[in-house]
Amino acid sequence: MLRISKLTDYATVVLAVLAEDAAAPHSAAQLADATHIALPTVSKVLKALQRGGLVASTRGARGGYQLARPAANISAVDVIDAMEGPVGLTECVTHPGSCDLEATCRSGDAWQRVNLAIRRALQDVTLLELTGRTTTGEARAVTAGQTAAEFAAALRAGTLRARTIEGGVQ
Amino acid sequence: MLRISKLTDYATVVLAVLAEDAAAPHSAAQLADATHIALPTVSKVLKALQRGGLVASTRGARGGYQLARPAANISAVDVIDAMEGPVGLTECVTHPGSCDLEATCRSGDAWQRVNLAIRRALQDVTLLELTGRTTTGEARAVTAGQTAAEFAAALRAGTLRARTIEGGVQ
DNA sequence: GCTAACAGGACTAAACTAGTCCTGTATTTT
DNA sequence: AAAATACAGGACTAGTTTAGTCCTGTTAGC
Repeated sequence: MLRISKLTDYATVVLAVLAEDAAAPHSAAQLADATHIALPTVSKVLKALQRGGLVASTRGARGGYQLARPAANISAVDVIDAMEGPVGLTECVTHPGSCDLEATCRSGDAWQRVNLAIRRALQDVTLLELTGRTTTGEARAVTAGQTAAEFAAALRAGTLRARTIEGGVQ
Repeated sequence: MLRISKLTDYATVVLAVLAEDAAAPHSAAQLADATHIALPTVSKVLKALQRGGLVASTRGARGGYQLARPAANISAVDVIDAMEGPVGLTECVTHPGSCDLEATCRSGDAWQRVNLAIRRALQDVTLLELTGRTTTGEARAVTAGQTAAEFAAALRAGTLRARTIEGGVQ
């Protein structure tokens, strides 16, 4: 289900490196080296992040890229929006009128609500958490009875460990 | 950002019709007629839903499709999983080892957590809500300060209206 | 003025999506 | 038994998207 593009994934890896040493600018070549992603690709990612306002660039010799603001103020939504554009879950979210079914379709509203729910969830995950440096909490099993609200709180607190996902939630 | 496929969207429209009259089986042709989606496409969608266990089929004359269980017990995740497979947000969620960066990449964990957060959010939206029949609540503006937890509660209660999304959450 | 480094866009190959169609099988009706 | 209805499964095509590369221009430092 629901996939983010590979480039978006790369973006978080690159941003993680930038977050680690936020003081100095890093050239695309340096970042390519640090992340083991091909230079042209890193370059493409950085340009998108720059346009999205997540990194600041300085040209010329000794130039490079830096985070535009503290890692704690950059959320997963920001990264996805910068890399993939503010596209919605369905066509009708972003381009009303483009779907022939709008008259008969009664589920459009709902997808928009789901869309918002997802954005909210993504907004609560900061780059700081994406880099893994705040996940020091105890591993905690996800029980079937846990509500979304509890989960969101746990996610924010960093008490969930990834491996509990495997095999699916259902 | 994050898109569901058109077919998944169709699936909810088709399921909505099935939910409306859960007693009798509906043929693919009937459903195509009711939804204004082309027959071969409806057919494809229904086959996927059948494999996913969301609808039950009966062959032969007077056969057709019915919901396999009450609409309240079918969530958005179920629909997405049935239509698009249990693919994760990133490659490494579903196919560990397929990514060259796993050694250096420290954000994999986090995407998996985000993935889980999204699954949770989607799990709390039932087909009943997707059909729009439970969204009778008062429209309510989404303020910037609203937490994910509050949002999830509001979503469940159906007090959020879709149009509040437009222009983005940020 | 030479070199380092970003900016912007063009381009290609591969993968995925949407949509259609065909052949087969099960069930009911006549 | 035959005919009609309806699902099952898979093959196939066209179009779009994604990933990745490359080239040309511009800006800043030494």
